[in-house]
Amino acid sequence: MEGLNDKNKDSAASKEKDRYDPFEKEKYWQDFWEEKNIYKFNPDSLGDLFTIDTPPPTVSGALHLGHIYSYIHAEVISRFKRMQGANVRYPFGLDNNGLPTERLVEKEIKARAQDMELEEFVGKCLETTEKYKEIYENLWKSIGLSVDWSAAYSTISLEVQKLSQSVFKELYEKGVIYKKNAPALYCPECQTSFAQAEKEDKEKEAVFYDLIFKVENGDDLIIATTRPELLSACVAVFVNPKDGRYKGLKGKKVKTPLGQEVEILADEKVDPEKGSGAVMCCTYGDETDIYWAKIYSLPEKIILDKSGKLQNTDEFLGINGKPVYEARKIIVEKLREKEAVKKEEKIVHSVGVHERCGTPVEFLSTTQWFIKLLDKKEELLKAGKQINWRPDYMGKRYEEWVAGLKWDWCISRERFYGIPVPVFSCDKCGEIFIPDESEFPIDPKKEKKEKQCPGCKEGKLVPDRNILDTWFTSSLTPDINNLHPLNGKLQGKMYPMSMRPQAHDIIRTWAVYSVLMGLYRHDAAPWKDLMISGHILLRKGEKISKKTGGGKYKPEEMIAEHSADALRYAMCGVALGKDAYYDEKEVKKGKKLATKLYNAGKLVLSNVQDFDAKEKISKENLEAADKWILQRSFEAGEKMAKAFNEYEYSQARQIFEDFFWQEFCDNYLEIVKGRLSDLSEKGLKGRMSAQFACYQSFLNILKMASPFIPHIAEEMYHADIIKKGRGEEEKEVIESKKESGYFYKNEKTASIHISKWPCGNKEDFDENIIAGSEIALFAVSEARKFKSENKIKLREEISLLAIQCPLGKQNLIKPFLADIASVTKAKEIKMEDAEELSIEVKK
RNA sequence: GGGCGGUUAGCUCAGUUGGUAGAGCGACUCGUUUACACCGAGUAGGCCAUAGGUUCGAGUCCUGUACCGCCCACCA
Repeated sequence: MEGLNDKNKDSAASKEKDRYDPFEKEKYWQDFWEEKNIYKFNPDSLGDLFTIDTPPPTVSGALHLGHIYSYIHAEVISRFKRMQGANVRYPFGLDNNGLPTERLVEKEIKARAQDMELEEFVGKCLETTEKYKEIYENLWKSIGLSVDWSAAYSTISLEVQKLSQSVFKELYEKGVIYKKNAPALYCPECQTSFAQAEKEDKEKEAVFYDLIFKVENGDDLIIATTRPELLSACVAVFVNPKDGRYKGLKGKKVKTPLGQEVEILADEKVDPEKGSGAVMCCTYGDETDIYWAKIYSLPEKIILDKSGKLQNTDEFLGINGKPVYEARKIIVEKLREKEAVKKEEKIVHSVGVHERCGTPVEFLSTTQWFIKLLDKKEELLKAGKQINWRPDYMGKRYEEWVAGLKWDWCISRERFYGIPVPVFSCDKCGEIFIPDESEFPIDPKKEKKEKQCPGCKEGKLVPDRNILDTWFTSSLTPDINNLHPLNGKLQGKMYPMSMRPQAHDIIRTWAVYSVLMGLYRHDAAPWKDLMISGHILLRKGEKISKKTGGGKYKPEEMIAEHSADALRYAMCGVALGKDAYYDEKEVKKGKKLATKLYNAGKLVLSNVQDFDAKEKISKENLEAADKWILQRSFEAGEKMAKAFNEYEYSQARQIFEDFFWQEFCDNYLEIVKGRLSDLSEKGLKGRMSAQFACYQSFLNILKMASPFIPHIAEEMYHADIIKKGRGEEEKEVIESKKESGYFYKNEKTASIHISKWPCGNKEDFDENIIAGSEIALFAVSEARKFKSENKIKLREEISLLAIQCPLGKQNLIKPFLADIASVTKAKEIKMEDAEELSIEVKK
């Protein structure tokens, strides 16, 4: 037994396999596409514009499979549109500034921005983003994105900075951007304010402390809190007006355990069920505190500084200068000593955190720049309805978010590396001064010359030291694309864009802000279609993020192991918008498909060498089976086109796979093999018919495969069969080269990726052929089943195949009989009248 | 608490406008001297989560329920 295995292994190894090697060829074709400018946007070319608002990946860490997943979805669409004759503009961008980039740089250089000179830090940022630019580009090229790299942009480029600052000025002058001192979401870790959209929730353990407050009449009033360190900032105590327990307390004074006296107020927002039903209001523990402070004109007692440390509290507490968590421990100790803690209960509750770093949110009163968002809710909702959301239910997420907005968009960040807020203000009269556009991009804090206030002529202009939220700039990508200098005569005329691809997690940020910018600047939504992708998950509920880097599944490694085509194919297996679990088996399936395409191509090519593809075989001279496969190939192309136009790439993939693998390979090629190898005079006509059909339908297959697996499709398009070896050793192998290959020579299009999508002629469509083919395939399948059940080898002959068929259908099947006999190896094939279709096989 | 998805073969998922349940992987049985063993032929395996309703007919449409996931709200 062992000996036999060894023998098999040996013979397999000795057989030199003619196999497709993607690792060698993918790079080869990527270089070819670049050399030939296959994907370059030409503003002068005809064809409907199809412009893609590619997401510029944020430089914040390594790209992971999640990126590959959603980018491939748009990529596949772009290839399809190009082949449909659209003038596709598929650019690339890089979002390489702002907080996310800073955090990456801080991590890489193991130092914090605030601990070094600004110049030095910005230098490090530029260095790092340059490095990542190359890493990102290489990855995108290695997966075969068909983008026009010449239309690339970077959000830190001078042009984009200039645009951002111009937009800032424009919107300020429109009265849409304003400056305000108000409590805002603040991250003590990043030391900046941030927007509602960047807040997320996290479950955290906490202790619920019941503290004893003393009412002026001497009664105890229990206040439950998770934040005793804010006690010094307590400005009021609230109870619910309907709460019977606290009737009559309203308006009375109460003393905190630290001794300050505050008033007891009543408000509906207090939940009587929660804690003791009485709550302290501090500066500022949460959003309700801000609300109450405003409604009841409560004083501000600011005890948190910008680094999240306490200040201005009573000296005896000893918490000044301590971070929140430390201060909490200390103060709890003190309160226990005073016997002011009645109960402590461990709980788990959700806390708002900054999504960039996971630090619990604070609310700090600072002066910030805002864009009016709340005023625009109605219009945002209206614009949302005008966009084609794919899948459509994603539009609901947008609506939900917009409807739930509570803050205007805070666009200033007290950070270092980004686009500066282009503003000076007078230190005397406070007037705001924005330089002329011709001075953009400008960094106010770097301006050496001291300027006098043009307003009061007394004060001097002080630079605004903030930078803009990175979303401010990235929400302008439709404009950045539209205004690109390489757009030629279309520059400035490409708004709105055709399509924005993005993942669902940034609907509330990127999509919402982009629509807002569109409304303010163009009075229109920035695109016709929004294509929303899901996420790749590793296990149930586990997202791959840049933080974890995708764990062991790094895209570079996946490509190196399985090939770009294989990974691309796998990424197109799950419906648009759905989250998918990463499954290596799917990738292997992609690789197998490429191999299958290669092998089928080899069969086709080796049988059409003597066939002149310019020769059009007229319909009358085509065999039924050949008509069948041709029709079906065009039909598959049409069905795929329909799916692609709805951005349903996974449906398109399924249609392709079924047609190619089952119909073309397993059925058609097996059926037609006999005719292809019949070199006799008699078989000439049937052979030519088969050659014509093989050529056409396989060309269609290559085209249909090309959006998903562009490398192998190009490979086969440029392939020829050559003979290798001599005498008995001689065999046919595939060789492919740029500007060579059987299909290339006949079709005369430089690349399969700019060839025309298969589109059949309606008049050529013959329903009888399809009906006949169904019966034929049934007969073949029955014969195969018979052989399998009777343990007869497939290539062995059978004596009889009888097709029992209703009279009316016999004419449909007749033209297929010879081919059926050939594939089933039936010595005799006959037709019998019957009520119902059935097949009888004899050994 | 609200919104949105999902629940189909052992696993991962397709199922277009209602008309006899599909694929891949896995299992099992067969089959390699010429496209492919990274393959082919075949077999087994499903009350389509659940309860109702509409219909001649429901995996598909409607309503309720359960469970899973995502997003939002809650954060004293």
